[in-house]
Amino acid sequence: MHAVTDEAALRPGSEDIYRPRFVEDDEGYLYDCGFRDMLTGRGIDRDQVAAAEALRAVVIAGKVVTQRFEETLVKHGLTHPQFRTLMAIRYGAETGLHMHSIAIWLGVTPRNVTAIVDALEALGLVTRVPDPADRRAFKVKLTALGEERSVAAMRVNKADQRAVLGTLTTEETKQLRHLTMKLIRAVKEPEAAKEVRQK
Amino acid sequence: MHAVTDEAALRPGSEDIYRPRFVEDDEGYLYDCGFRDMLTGRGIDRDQVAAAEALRAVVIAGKVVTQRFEETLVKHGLTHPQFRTLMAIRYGAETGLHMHSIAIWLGVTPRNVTAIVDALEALGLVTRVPDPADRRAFKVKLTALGEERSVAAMRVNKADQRAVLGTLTTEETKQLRHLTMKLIRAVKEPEAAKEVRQK
DNA sequence: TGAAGGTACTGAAGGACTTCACTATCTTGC
DNA sequence: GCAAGATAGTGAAGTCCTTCAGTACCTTCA
Repeated sequence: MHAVTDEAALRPGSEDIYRPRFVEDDEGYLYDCGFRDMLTGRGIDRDQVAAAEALRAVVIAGKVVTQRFEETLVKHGLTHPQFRTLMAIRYGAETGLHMHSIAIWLGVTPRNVTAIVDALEALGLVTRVPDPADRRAFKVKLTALGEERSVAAMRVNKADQRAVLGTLTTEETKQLRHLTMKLIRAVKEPEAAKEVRQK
Repeated sequence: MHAVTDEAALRPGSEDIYRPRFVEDDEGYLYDCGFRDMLTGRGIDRDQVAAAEALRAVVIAGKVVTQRFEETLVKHGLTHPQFRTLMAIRYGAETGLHMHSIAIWLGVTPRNVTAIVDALEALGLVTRVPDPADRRAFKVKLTALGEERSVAAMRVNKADQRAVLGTLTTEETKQLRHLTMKLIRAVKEPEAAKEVRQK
């Protein structure tokens, strides 16, 4: 057991920089009091404050959730992208997954997958197997060790997910998925999103 | 006008790697069909699939929104962190802001703010003014050029925010803020979040 | 007043990710 | 059957961010 986290908590620069003040508005919805204070009384219209608050919350949520997962995974000798790659291979295909497919699952560039798989291969968790059907490509497969580690990591990650989403009801979780997917669609498919808006 | 984005759109590796298939479930809530397909029929319980979907959507939403903003800002010669720093200074204090305060606003480490401010100073958009009240510290202030640029960038960013949130109603925007803030609180203040859960 | 500990900032090193440029291979259409 | 163009993967270089370590300065309290 390494006491990295305990030490880190004491060290300047490592402390948790973002410390929002969670307050409920008159409808019972949470907001970050510090941020709202900064923005109010400066001639910014109400809608824009609402927009800025929501988008800021989404971006920060994505970040802190990722960091939260990373913390646990580090104890299992994995980074978050490494873990996600193992999951991609586990769930993507029994026969191994092409680098490009991993990139799509992770939502990163193929070049980045090269680096992640390099690291996983160095750890002995995956192997690159030449694809007989396409001599440019590899199938990336889990080794026995990789299988074992990914199962263990998945178990703790499952607990983390529960911890993070524990305060949300089943309905709220679905709402959250829906609203963030709407945001993603607005960015990825502006036209489709507009049509929906007009109905 | 540089045609960076047009060229990039044609180049392999630069294409949009994550291309979700947006589908509505029977309640009218959006989900990513490709991801759900990967996970179903593999002995994963329904709750965990729901959790994984929601968290994945949050993380991706944070990422794509950031990228979307970045794209526009690049045309104005600013990165997203640079822009956010300018905003922090504009809204944080008329008299200039300490590096540490900027770090808190941005939610990054003080060390990182040093680098961002270095870049902004090199661009001539801000200046470090020694703080007479604390000789360790600087007040970072906008220059006239920085003022001008930040106003212009703010205008386009406002339009971007509207574009991204355009498909959400006012109520949905508040819901989104609320749910993501709940997530942030669950990570940042696990105890407080648990209490709420028990009421 | 002066030692102990905390705070503001920065250098060095490193991780994750990106774009650009390149090789090797596959696919298509004439 | 073969040239033109697409696709799979990687090297090089650069960005943003991190942690760790170090300097200068402030604050506190005996």
